[in-house]
Amino acid sequence: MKLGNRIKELRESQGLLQRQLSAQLEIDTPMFSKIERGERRAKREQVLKIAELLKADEQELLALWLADQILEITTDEQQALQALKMATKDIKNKKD
Amino acid sequence: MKLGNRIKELRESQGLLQRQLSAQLEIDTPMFSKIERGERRAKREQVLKIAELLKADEQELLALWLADQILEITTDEQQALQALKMATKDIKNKKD
DNA sequence: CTTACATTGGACAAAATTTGACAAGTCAAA
DNA sequence: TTTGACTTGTCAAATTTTGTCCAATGTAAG
Repeated sequence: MKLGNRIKELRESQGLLQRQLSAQLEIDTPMFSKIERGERRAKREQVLKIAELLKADEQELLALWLADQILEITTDEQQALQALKMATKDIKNKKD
Repeated sequence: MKLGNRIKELRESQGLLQRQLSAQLEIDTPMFSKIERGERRAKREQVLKIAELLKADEQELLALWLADQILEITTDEQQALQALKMATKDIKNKKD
């Protein structure tokens, strides 16, 4: 998962342990491990906290988090691309 | 909502009542009304059934359904566009 | 080896969200 | 003013998600 990978990257580059971050997030280490590997999805609130703890760009992490969610709900490739195209257009037009 | 609007359009063009479709879907009319207005989200299974009942293109409805979901999880415009771009790229590359 | 600690896996419970039913409401046509 | 289509709000059931716990695995040092 995109977000998990990025978190791990940031965490390791700063020599931090899962234990340390999970404590700050008030979840246990297995849970954090799962988030990092994309087995579980972080809550938005947790993404913000993680960005803070890792001194990372909040916007970047949130975007990765969203991308993961989008990829989660899509199964069929063509269909997904069509949906993404529509969604993109809609967001740009800011109207339904 | 994109899917709801399309459903309503198709339903009305065929002179069908919510009552008739909801019966086939085994939900009550209020529920169907909510789906049509986007107040509630249809299940994938229901989308397929609706496509069948309305003789509509299954792929089209599923794509609209996905687009709605994507729009649901996005709040910030810029962030969303970035996420959509990443997701699109990923799907095209078929890899994480 | 064996100890110590970081990480992962799996089963289960708690919490949160979603789905639906029901009762009551609006609205329009007859 | 009754009837039928649709909508609104509230509540409970069902499903999903989030988290904990315990056990397993991995890894590096002594």
